[in-house]
Amino acid sequence: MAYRPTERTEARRLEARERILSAAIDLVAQGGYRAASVSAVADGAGVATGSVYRHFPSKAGLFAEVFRRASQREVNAVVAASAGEDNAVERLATAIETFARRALRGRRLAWALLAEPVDPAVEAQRLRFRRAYRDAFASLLADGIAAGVFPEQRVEVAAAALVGAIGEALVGPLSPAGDDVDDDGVIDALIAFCISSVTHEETEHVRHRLAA
Amino acid sequence: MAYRPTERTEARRLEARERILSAAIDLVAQGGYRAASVSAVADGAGVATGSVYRHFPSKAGLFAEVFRRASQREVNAVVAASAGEDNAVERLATAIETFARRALRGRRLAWALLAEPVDPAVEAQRLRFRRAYRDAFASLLADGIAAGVFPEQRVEVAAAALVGAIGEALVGPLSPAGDDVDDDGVIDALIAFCISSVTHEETEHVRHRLAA
DNA sequence: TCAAGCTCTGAATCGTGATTCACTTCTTGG
DNA sequence: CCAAGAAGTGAATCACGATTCAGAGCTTGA
Repeated sequence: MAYRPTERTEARRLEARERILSAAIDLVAQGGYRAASVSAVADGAGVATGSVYRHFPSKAGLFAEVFRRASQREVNAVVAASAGEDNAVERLATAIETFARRALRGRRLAWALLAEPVDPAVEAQRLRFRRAYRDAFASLLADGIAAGVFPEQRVEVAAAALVGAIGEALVGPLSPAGDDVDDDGVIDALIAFCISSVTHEETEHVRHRLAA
Repeated sequence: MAYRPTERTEARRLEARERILSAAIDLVAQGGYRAASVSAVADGAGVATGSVYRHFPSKAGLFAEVFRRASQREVNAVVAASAGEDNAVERLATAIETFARRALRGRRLAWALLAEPVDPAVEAQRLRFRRAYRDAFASLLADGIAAGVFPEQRVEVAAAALVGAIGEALVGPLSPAGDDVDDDGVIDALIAFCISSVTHEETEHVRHRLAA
């Protein structure tokens, strides 16, 4: 035997892998998932089409990783921003604002992560993304309830609803070319909406309705 | 010349068209968009594959119509249910409940309408669907604000957020095989969440935040 | 430097499902 | 009943992009 993989070749391998991932993210951020064909990714990374398959088992596998990373980054940013010592309302507001501001910068990427049609395998990754957000919000809510700032409620449902509310409110301004929408105004309204949704004590009407 | 289309043949044409649409809806309601290939639709309608193209310009054209109809039906049901003379809160609650109950029956169809990956041309139809819901909610909110039941707020944003909140809260229980989730409980929590979100006056925290 | 064995290449292949079209079957007015 | 056309058929074609693979080019330890 004569050839044996070594540290240097391994480093080169990883570097190529990173270049491929990076090219894929760029393409998604720029033109969405549809624009990111395997050969376009290969071109962007400066490798041959076939080489992509030396690093990833399939296109779906590649983009699952792409989505995993991009999602992780988003969720981490939100969690980090809202981790301060402030009270629960403030933390929730910060989480929403961070979510929304990051999405409105990088709209195309946000749209890909939140709503663009993708392969089932990649879709699975998206569900994990939404779940990660849901868990983050659920945790904030639970803290707030424990602290007596929020009333008792179905934390799982409320968290899911928050994710949906934020996502949908953003995808509107997100999918068209953004017209000249007032980003700050949308964000403020969204924060007000979300804080209210989890803050309010039962009203007469709701109580009546739930009893029925 | 000898042959000339007549009333009878026209009727037959329309009937075939309806059978194709109906088969397509059934397939979507049963297995989602992915299960609805053109030949499966043709089989279901009892015609040849090629005949589908005698009635629709393309698969996308067919399914745009399918989605248009299905969406229309859903939105109509919600609008009709919430059209009563009750006050705005009750009307909103009814709208949400109708939306949710119909989605939870026919989960597969609801998922297709709300979230399943589809052709861009069909996706456009979906956006119209969401917009129709948004408009319906926006109208309810505007009425409520005029009546002094809801505080002033950005109706467009709130309406979008409501649609997103409901959709996301449902797609959770919707996409897995529904386990043994407590539908009524989810619906109640959802109603409470939504009513609160649009009912609440600005809190100290929100006011402070918006001023900043 | 060399043989062994790895990696890279990108054109050819493959799979999938929409779409077409030459042909058959039906309808109609005369 | 007939010829002119229209509608219906479904096997063949096409489009498209993911995936493969035979050969070229590198790396390595001896």
